[in-house]
Amino acid sequence: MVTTGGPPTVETIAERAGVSIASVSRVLNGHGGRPDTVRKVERAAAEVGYVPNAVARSLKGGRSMQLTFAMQDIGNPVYVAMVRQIQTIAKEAGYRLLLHSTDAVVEDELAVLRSLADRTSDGLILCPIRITPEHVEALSTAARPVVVIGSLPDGVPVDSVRADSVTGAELAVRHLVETGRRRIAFVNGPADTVPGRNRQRGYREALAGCGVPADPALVETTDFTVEAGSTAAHRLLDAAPGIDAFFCANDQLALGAAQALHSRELRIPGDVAVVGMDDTALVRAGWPPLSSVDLGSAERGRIAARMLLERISEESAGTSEPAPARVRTVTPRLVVRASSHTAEVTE
Amino acid sequence: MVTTGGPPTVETIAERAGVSIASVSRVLNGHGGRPDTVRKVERAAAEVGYVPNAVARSLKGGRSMQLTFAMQDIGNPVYVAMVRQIQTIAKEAGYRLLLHSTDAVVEDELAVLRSLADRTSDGLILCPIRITPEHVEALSTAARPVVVIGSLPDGVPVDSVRADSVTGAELAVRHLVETGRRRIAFVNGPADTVPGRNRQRGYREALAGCGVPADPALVETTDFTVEAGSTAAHRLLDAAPGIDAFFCANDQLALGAAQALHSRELRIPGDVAVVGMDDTALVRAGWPPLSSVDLGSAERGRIAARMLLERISEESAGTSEPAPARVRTVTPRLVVRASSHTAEVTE
DNA sequence: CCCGGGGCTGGAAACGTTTACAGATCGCAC
DNA sequence: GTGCGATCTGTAAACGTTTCCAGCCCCGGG
Repeated sequence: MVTTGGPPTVETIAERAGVSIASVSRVLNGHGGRPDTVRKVERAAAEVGYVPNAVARSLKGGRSMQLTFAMQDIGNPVYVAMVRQIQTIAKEAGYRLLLHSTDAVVEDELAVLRSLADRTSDGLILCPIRITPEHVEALSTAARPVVVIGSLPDGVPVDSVRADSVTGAELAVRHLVETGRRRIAFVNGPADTVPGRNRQRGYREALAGCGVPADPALVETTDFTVEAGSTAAHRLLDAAPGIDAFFCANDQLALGAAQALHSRELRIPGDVAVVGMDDTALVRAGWPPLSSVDLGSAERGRIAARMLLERISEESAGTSEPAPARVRTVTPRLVVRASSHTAEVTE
Repeated sequence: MVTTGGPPTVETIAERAGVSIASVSRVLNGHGGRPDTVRKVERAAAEVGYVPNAVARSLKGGRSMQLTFAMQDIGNPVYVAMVRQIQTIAKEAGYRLLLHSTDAVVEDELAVLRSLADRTSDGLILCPIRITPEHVEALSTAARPVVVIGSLPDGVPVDSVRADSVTGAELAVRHLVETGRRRIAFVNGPADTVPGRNRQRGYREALAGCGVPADPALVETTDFTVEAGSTAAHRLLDAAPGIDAFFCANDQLALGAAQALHSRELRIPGDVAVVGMDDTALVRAGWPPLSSVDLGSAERGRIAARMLLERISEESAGTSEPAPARVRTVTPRLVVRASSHTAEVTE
C-alpha cells in the first residue's frame, strides 16, 4: 500500500527489492551491503527513478546544504562578482545558494540574521552597508555561522573579510599626483557608510602625504550611481575651475563623471583623468577604458565562502571551543588604463 | 528532559507553558485556542526565542517555500534584471530564491531539472540557451512546475515566456534606415543559439522589407562580450568600406563596437550610428548613451515569476486536469538615445 | 438535574530519511 | 559438529512540525 501515486521513497524501493528501508538507505549511501542486495536495490531505485527527498534528509541530518548570501542589491556589479565566486565554491562543496536582496533596509538584514534559526540555511554571508547596535546583537547571537563582508567593530565574535578602501583611495590619488595632476576632485558615495568614510579618509591622507593642499570645494557626496556621478561632476566643474582629475569612489560614479566630461567636450585623459573604484566589468564599458582600484570583490567573495565553509565544518566537527573571530583584509590593487594615462594612449 | 542544549522546539514551549505540542502549534499558527492558553504559549515562545524549524515544516507540508532560478551566468546584466524581479515577487509571496549558474553547461541544466524531484524547490524558472531533446524530455517529466524564459518547441507541456527578437531586430534596423543609414553592419552573437538565429532573421527581414540590399560582408558572428564586439567591429570596418551604422545583438557587443569607433576617431552618431539590444544598465555606461532594443528582460522575469506562482497554487489546489502550457510573448520596444540620433545631440 | 453541543485540548500519526541496536546469517577454524 | 567472529539485515526511534480524532470541559436549555 505504499504504491500510491506519490513520488517513490525508500519504502517504494524496499518493497520492490524485497528488503528493508534500512538496507535501501545503506546501499544508496554506499554504506556496504551484500552484493546481491546492492544489485537489487540499485536496480529498483533506477527503475522507479528514485530521487532522495532532500528535505527529509535535512531534517534528520540537521544540515540543509544551503548557504545564504545577503546584499543590498544584485544590480551592483560588485555583488555580482561576489555572487559568482560564492556560487562556484558553494557548488563545489555540494551546497546550494540562497540569494537575498535587502534593498539596504536594516530591518531586512536583521530578519535574515534571525531567520538563520529556521534551519533553512547552514550559514550566511552578509554584506551590511551600515552596522547598528542591533546588528551587533543579532550577529553575536546568530544561530548559524556568519561571515561578514565589510568592517565590523572590535569584539563582535564573527568572521569578516574587509577591503582596505583607505589604502585603495591612496593608491588612486598618489597615482594621479605622480602623473602630474594637482586639482583632483573626489566624487564620493554616501558619507554615512563605512566605505564612504574610508574612501574619503584615504583621499585626504594621500593628498596630505603628497603635499597637495586639500580643497573642500573639490569634494562631492552623492549616491553610488552613474547619473549621480554625472550630476556631481557637472557641479564640480562649474564650481571649481582647473580640475584636472576625478577620483570616484565607485566605477558607476566614474562612468558618470566621464559622461559629464564628454558632454563638455573635455578629453580623457588629455584634459582630465578619471579613476574609478572596484574594477568591475563596467571599466571596459566606457571610453576610454577606466582606470580603477580593484578592492578585490571577487577575492572577498571567495574568501568569505571559504571561511564560512570552514566554520561550518568546525562546528559539525564539534570542537569544544569555537575558534576566535577571524579577520582577513584584502589588499587593493590599482589597475591603470587609458583614462588616467599622461598622454592619450589606446590601452 | 527536553530542556537539552539544542534550540527550542514546540516541545520546549509545551513544557514551559504546561500544554501539549498540538496546542502550541495551533496557537502559533493562529488556529484558535482559549485566551489563557494563547497567552501562556505566546509568552513561553517569546521567552525562549522560538523560531519554527522550516525544514520540519517543509517535510510535513510538502512545500519548501523556495523557488529556483537557473541561468548561464549571473554576470550578464540581462539575468541580473530578471533575478531582481523574480526575487521581489518571490519575497512578496513568502518564497526564498535559490540561484543556479549553469555556465551554459547542458548537463548542469538537466541536473537542475532533475533535482526538482528532491523537494528542495517548489518550482523552477529556467533560461536555457539551447534546447536539446534531453531538455524536452526532462522538461516534460519535471517533478515540479517549470517556467522557461525563452522559446520552446511546440508540444512541450511547459509554460514559457519569450522575447520577440525578430521584431526587436526589425525595430532597430528600420529605425536606422529611417534615419538615413544605408550600410548597416550587424554584429551577432553565436549563431547556433535561438536568440542568435532570431536576431539574424530580424536583421535580414527588415533590410528586405526596407529595400536595402543585404551584404554578407556586413555581418560578423562572435561571442556576446565587449571585447568580441570591439574586435568584430574592427574587422568589419577594415573589410567593408562605408559602414554608417552598427546594429549589435547585445549591449555588450554594442559597447565594444563603440569603443572600436572611438579608437578610430569616428564619431557616434555623426559618422556611425550604434544600436544595441537588451537595454541593460550598460546603455548608460558608455558615451554617448546607447540606443537599444528593450526585449523586456525585467518584464519577462516578472511574468515568469507570476506564472510559476500561479502554477504552484493551481497544483496545490489540486485541480484534476492541469491547464495547458501557456506561452507569453513580450513585445520589444526601441529606446532611442544619442548613439543613433541623426545629428549629434546630448540625450 | 440531566442532556446536548460547541469549542479546546492532548495523544498519536504522519511526512521521508538516517542510524543505533540487536538479531540473523555466514564462513571458517578447531 | 561446534564455536566464534565478522558481516549483514531488519526493527524501531529520532529529527520537528502539523493535523486528525477522540475525549474533555463548560455552558445553556429543557
